Amino acid sequence: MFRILLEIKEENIMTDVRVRIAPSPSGNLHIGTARTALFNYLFAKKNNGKFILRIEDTDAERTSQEYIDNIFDSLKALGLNWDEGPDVGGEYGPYTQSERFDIYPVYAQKLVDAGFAYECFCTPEELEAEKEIATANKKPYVYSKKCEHLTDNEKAKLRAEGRKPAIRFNISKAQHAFHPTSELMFDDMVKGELKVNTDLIGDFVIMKSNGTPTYNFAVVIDDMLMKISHIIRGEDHISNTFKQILIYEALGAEVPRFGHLGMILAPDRSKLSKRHGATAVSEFVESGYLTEALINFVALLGWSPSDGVEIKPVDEIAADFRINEISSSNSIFEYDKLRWMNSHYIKMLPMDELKKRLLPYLKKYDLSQLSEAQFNRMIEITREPLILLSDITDAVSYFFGEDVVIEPEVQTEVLDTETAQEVLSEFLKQAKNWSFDEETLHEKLEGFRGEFKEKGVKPKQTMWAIRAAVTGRTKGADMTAILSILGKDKVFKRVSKVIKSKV
RNA sequence: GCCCCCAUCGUCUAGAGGCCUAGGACAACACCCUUUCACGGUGUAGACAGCGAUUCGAAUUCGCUUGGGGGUACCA
Repeated sequence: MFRILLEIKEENIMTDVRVRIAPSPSGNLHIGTARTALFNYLFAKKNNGKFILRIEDTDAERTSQEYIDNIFDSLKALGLNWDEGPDVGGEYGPYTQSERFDIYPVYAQKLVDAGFAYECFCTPEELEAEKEIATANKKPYVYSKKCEHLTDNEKAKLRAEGRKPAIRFNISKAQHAFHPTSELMFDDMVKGELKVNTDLIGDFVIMKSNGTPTYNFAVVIDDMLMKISHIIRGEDHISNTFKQILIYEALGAEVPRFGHLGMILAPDRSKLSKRHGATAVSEFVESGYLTEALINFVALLGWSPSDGVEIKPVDEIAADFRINEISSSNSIFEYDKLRWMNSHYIKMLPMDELKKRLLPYLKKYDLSQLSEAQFNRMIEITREPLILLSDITDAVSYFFGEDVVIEPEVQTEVLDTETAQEVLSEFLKQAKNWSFDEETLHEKLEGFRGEFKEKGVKPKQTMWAIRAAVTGRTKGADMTAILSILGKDKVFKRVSKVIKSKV
């Protein structure tokens, strides 16, 4: 009953849904950002809303075009297409913060005029001193509001000294204007009611002394102007949310709904970083992960399908998606399950598509050595154990070149044995007259194994000897197919080479 | 230090007071299939962090403790 009421309530709010992903281009698109983007995308799809991309490049020092391109490409590769953004435009552009720098001071001034913000001339040293006192007294650091009531004369004097003011938001002013007590609360879509005592939030800077906006101010202005209705982001933003709500209110704007996702952690419960492996979407792709697998896997971090079927495409996930059912705790990024999922997606790829995607990992080989039929067959018999697309490189190495690299253990444990030597000599003798098509080979080898079995050699060992001589390994794809693809010449050459002449 | 969030097998999760002897997936292990590896199939093992409270009844509600994460910037 309660549940039904909740859903109805939710439906009502779902008019004109506009969500956004706002990455800052200080690195390649992180897998965590990709997940946040996905959840926004799913929410938009589920509610017939718009998904917007905004680039937050306020910090010019850390921004680069390369990263911007990477973000675009990664998002596209994942299929997270945006309805409005820097490249496609839209009604509420521009969608790059650095192109919006003239907007922010206007709103900052509005806040100053309304008494919700004030100029602050404090130097970094003064601020630092305040902080030290606070920590020494084990008190939370809250800005002293020293500059709140500066007179025009005092300000003029400070300006004359060459000081440039920052603009601070007046927390208590806003709090008291819109709320009865200093407790500020909002209803988070994934975590429920979240609250804070605003007395503990200092008056924070909204415009830096160099005239650029701080993050907390720029997001609010942009989200407000872009009519963002729901903000879904990582829980590292929870404390920002309170500040942002107050800005919305001071501006007389409608406060959007917020939803905060748990973070993605590395297996050691620390932040996921390069030392744990790939972290950027593009890195995963380069190392052989399929974007379909990546997106599916990441969807399962915090969300679970109602029918229990974990592997499904994004549009099906979108249809089943409910933001209030997302887990509110952090989740650990377990590469094992991603790998399993990736192998599953590789298995599901149609042959043509698979060949296309495998090509980049076959560059080191001279593919002209093989006919198209041989190439297809090679892929067919080697695709099964692939976990990453890149695994193909090693999986097919013995199909190329005259000789083959024999692993040391294979040499000593298999090829050097008397049995193997016998098998191989006999193989050369008999196979001389065989036709090397798969059907014949299959039949002949069966008989061949049979003969040795009578002599007490297990079929396994018989095949091992041949496999070791031809591929240099003890494991691998179907032997008849391998022999057939390589052809009699190469096979004989390789086998002869490992037979120890016992003249 | 202070503030906030979180807590079910190793991991991702199902679980909305009796449907729970806690279900599924990955990983692990065993067996089957098999010319190897793998795939596939069948099984096994494995969790409600602890303590109190509420209740006839708690994984589920409340409190404390512990553990983990986040925030505490003129970074985003």
